[in-house]
Amino acid sequence: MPRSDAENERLRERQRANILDAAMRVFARSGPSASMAEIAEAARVSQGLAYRYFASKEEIYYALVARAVQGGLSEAEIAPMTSGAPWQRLAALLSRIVEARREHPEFFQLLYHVLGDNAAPVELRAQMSERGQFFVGAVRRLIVEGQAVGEIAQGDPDQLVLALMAYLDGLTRLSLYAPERLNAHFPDVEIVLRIFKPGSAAPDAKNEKAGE
Amino acid sequence: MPRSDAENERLRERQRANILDAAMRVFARSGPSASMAEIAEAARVSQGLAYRYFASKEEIYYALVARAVQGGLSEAEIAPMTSGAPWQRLAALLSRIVEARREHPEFFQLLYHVLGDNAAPVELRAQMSERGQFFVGAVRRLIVEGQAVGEIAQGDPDQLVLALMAYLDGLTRLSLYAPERLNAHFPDVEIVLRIFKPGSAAPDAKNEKAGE
Amino acid sequence: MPRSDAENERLRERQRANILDAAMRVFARSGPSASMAEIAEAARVSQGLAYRYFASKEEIYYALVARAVQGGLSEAEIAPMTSGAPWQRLAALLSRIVEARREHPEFFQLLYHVLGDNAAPVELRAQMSERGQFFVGAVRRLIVEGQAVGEIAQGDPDQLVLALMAYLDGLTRLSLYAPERLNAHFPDVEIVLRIFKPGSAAPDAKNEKAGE
Amino acid sequence: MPRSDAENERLRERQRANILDAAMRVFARSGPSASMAEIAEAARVSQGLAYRYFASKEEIYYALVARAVQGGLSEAEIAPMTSGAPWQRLAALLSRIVEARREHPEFFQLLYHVLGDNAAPVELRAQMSERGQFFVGAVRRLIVEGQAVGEIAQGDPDQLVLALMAYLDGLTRLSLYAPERLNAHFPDVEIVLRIFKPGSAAPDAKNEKAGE
DNA sequence: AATGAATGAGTCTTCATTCAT
DNA sequence: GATGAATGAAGACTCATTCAT
Repeated sequence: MPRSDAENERLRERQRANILDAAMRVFARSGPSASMAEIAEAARVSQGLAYRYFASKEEIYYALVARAVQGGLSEAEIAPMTSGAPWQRLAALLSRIVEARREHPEFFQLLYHVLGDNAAPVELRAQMSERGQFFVGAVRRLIVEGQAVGEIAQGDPDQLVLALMAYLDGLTRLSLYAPERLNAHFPDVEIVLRIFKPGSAAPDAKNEKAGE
Repeated sequence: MPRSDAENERLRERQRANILDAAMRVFARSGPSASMAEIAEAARVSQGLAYRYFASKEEIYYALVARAVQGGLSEAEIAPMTSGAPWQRLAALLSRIVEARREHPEFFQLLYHVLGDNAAPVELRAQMSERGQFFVGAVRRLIVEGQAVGEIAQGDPDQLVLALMAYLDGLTRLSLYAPERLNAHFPDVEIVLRIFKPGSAAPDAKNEKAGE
Repeated sequence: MPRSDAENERLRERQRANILDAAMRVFARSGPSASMAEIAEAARVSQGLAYRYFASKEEIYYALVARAVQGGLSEAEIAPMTSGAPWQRLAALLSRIVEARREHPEFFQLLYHVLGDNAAPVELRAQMSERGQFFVGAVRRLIVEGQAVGEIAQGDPDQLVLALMAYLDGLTRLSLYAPERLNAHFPDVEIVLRIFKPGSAAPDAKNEKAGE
Repeated sequence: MPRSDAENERLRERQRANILDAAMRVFARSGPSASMAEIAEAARVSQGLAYRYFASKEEIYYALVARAVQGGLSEAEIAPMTSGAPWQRLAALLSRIVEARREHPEFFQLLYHVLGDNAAPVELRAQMSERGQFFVGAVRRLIVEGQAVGEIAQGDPDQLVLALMAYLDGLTRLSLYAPERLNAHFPDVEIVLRIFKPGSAAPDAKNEKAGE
């Protein structure tokens, strides 16, 4: 008597997830050059079995990325963006984003790696690019809007966007490589928000030449 | 007529540098998994010869890192820190640092990779750690000093240090993976400096609770 | 209510035949390196089930060969050999054989493969060899008989036998690899019969030395 | 002091040939599924080295085939076809061909295998097809010519060509799988030539129905 | 009887490293 | 000092076979 189809389906789904989870851990630890043996061992599964679920190591990797891309993160990020004054919406948005980065740095590391990988499937890159552009566009619009009403510092909005991205990216890396240290003194969102803050050009009169 | 010893020594030194330079380029392009064949070809040298200069691929890798660590960058970074008001010294320092990151992102990527590599030689890690601590300590002292005289925002100085590190780290990555985009709108140093700026808690009266 | 034993037996027999038939098709298409997965799929059966009928892939293979060896073909071949003048009996025999090769080239390919496979079970090889020897012996006797009465060309009868075997073997291969082409101009049995035909040494007086 | 370029070149050429020769032996013995380990061992070389000479097992296989296709065989076959009466030219041609098959059956086996392999490189298949067509065309023209002057049996010339091909093909197989037996009684060329011989429809009056 | 998930040994291939010249 | 042929230890992947249900 074979297992019922439903049960089989459940089993398969569970194994697939199990393997993906294990791979996530392993990739986060050893980078994308991690061996299948490592992944299979982490999933407590034979190497052969892994290949019944994924055609290749690459496929596992990209499945992981796809999962990260489609994860609910972005949805959550976008929700707070619909109402309120620009500054407040920006503050709320950043708060969410920073939290997401803090909690799932592996996701973002994955994404970053794919961005630098010319061999990644076009489809995936397109999807990531779309998500990225969407996010960047939204932040940029908020900035422009805020600048119009004087809530956000003047100047090239793209510089602000890039500065923000650099900061978030850096947080991701610190989360991965020095988590204890970072968590002991995790920078308040208020700190990164200052990047956008308009106001007296310098803390006091002596600083006209700051930044040179 | 054998070459003089001195001349031989010079030749050796030149080849060594040649191989390291080639390796730098290759690692920057293909990551640390680049093959010896690639490196040897980039150095226009046989694979066998590379092994007369370096005992292993790892050794080349770590030699590069050591070069980056000992390179003049850090010296230059520290120089401006000796005189003037804290804010101005901070501004000058960041200006230098950002410039260094912009110009040689590969160096920093190398360093970051070693930090995440548990197999790296202890002495190398110690050296890097020392440098890092030195730098962090200097910035931290500047911050504390600035806070004392009200030129720098109050709050946990370690959070500020980490925020700065995250930002710099992120710049490095953007320099490597999206250089055109970054250079088209390279964020002014003034922007990151805002992180340290004290002042009205928010752009306007409504925002005392920004970040929630 | 279990099925009756007899019915069970019939079912088993049917499945066994089903699997063998599928394997035959698959082997004919993909050669002996065809995978169990392919065979099971062709039989519309799970891989596991196949192993309840056959202990291994090899066993399936050899079962097929055994079936081919014991199949009615040889019986049919031999039947016409019992009466009539040697030439006519030879003609009738070849007619049958050629027909059999044309219709079931896969059988013969199977046999040929086993002949070249040193790992084949001894008993199987013995059985095949016996059949082969029997056939060869019968043809040879016919030839000798025919030579005695002048109906068949003089000369080493073994050469004739080998020539015939080569021809039949070649037909098998053509049937498998270029069936359309072969069937469009299938060589009449009369043509191969000429091999045995005695007579003027050459088409005309000038050709006594043909073949040099 | 490195080896001279010329010496290196010679060494490489020798190894390449060595590996091909070993592969030829192994493929002839074990078929195209022979392992690289087997080939490397036969060449007394590490597996890794084989890959410095050939990018893959397939490439070795096809290099072997290409060598067989381009081998001087066909040239030699064609030479005798230029002068003399059709029958004599046919006889001379067949003599050559049979000899070639007898001496290098592995070549032909290789060719046959590629013909049945849909994955073979187009280029190679085209080349083989061309050679084959050329040969077939030449024989066919000889037959037609011979039929016109009554030196060759009437009837569909394509049937004769196919009969000849089957015979040659069969000889190849016998050479490979039962060489001692075949060589002990190798069929004289004169025997296969009879296929083409015109003449009394049958050895004697009783055979009008032969071949039905 | 039947299924399909799971295993593990074997195969091809790559690449850091060594060696003869 | 320099070369490039050669090695061998992994690593990705396949597939016959077994096992729980």
